[in-house]
Amino acid sequence: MTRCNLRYWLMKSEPADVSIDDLAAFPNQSVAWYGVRNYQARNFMRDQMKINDGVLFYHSNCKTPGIAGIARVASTAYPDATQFQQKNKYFDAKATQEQPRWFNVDVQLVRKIELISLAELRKHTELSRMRTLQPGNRLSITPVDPAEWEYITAKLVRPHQE
DNA sequence: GCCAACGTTGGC
DNA sequence: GCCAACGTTGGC
Repeated sequence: MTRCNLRYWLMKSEPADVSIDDLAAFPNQSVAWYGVRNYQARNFMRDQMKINDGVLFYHSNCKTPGIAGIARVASTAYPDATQFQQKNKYFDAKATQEQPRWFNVDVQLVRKIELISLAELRKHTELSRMRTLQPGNRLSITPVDPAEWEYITAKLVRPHQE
């Protein structure tokens, strides 16, 4: 059965926090994308993400930022557990079990790739409209056009070499 | 570590 | 509901 309504996303993670290798350490499991505390990014997860949506796993705030792997959405959104944990840095006193404020999906690594650096992405005019490449953009989750996804996966992705 | 850009907060 | 102050993001 073919589903044609899948979407594509770019999701940023600081490798010092959760890196591609952390994700790869759970080859057949999914990891909760907890800790998003931005309403736009939350809404993308809560309202639009579906299982099997494509994900570009992006390393941010590090020496060489860029796309480090391909992943997939592995669950629909559910309340982010960390908002209820008082000692967690993502604790939110205004969130309740009855009215959670923050949601997350689960993400599963599909494959690690040779890093496609931000500098490399900027060289391709086909990608010049990517949301994450726009000046001033800080959103940790952004939609990716199907054409952009196709271009990146067909032309830029290389298998990871050890 | 700097700093520009942006989102959120809270006083009024 | 305005907007200044503040905190965060993230490339460099």
